[in-house]
Amino acid sequence: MALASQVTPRKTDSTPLPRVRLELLDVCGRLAQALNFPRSVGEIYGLLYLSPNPMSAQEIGDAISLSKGSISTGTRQLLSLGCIRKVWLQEERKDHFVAVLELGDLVRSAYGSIFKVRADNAERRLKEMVETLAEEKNDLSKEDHAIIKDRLQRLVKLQKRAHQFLPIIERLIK
Amino acid sequence: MALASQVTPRKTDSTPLPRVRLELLDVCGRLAQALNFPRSVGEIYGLLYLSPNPMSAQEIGDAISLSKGSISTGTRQLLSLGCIRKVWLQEERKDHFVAVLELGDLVRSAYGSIFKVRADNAERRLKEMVETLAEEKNDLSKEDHAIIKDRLQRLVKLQKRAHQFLPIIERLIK
DNA sequence: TATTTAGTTTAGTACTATCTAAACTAAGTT
DNA sequence: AACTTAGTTTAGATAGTACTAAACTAAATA
Repeated sequence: MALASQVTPRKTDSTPLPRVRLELLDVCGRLAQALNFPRSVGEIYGLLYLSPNPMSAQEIGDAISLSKGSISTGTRQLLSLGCIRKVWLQEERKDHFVAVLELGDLVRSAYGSIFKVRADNAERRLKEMVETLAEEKNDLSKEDHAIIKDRLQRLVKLQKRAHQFLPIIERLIK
Repeated sequence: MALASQVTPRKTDSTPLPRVRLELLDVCGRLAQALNFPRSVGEIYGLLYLSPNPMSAQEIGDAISLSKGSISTGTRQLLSLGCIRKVWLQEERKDHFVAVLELGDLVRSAYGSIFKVRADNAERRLKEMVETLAEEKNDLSKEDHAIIKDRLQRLVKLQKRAHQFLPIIERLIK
């Protein structure tokens, strides 16, 4: 074992977290749940976001009592989402993690990769339905056909409306 | 049993659903899941949305093979959300349901009751964190305090930014 | 080369959510 | 009053998710 690590006795940092950090951790945990992510993933991010120093998996586990395995998968998810980064510390073997602070960027990319995809998908499926209805015209009574057509038309209108938002939203978040 | 119901032999309507309807049903099911509702709730709505006639629980169950119980709870949820309405048909004992077609209204009320509440909540919690940090100032090293303060400040900025959206969004969806 | 350490993957557990079936309630019919 | 029917509520089955512990892989140190 290197002497240095004894001289600067590696902060195991068993000092409990300050309350501010616990609060953010909690908020992020809840947010994650609302977005259908594991709560623990949000907690890791919240922990890192207010951490003055990069944290190792070990330290994360100590702070929010999570198993090695969960931290491994949780950090992987956050990395792939671009929410955290790995940093290599001088003379350290362990990976260390820091939060990406530019949340605006994250929101932007989330918009592009999630929201927009959803919107496009919905549009495509609605188009398909209109086509399907046309194909099935003969199988339906005239009245039923008219009713269904009318209701699909309502959806198309709604869709168009929503579509007008997109550029506005895009401009707002840029 | 009333003669009338034999003369107009109550369409048990075991005719399978047209494909358009199956497609919408599927889309709504997925949408529901994305919004953290049971898939079946979305399906019921999707079924009713393209139904030419009000449907009884029985008919709903036949169409998407769901138990009485699930239909009972599912319709209750949809009613409380304002997504469907009950209609009483002439000389019928059973409840019948129709979809509320004005989805715009639904979006609007969802905005008010969910989105806005969330935003307000987030704002409150962030304020609390800022206060907590102030209280804990002495427990933290000068550097750590500065770092945390800075990062909370970033969140406050982001929040302010988001806050500017609200009135714009409100205007858009009205 | 043997040992320690960091991190990943897997197997299994615990918990939660949604569904069904059946018991129950209430109201209308005979 | 007894029976049927519609709908609600409950108890239990099932499936999916998120976690832990432990087996495993790979790399650094002795």
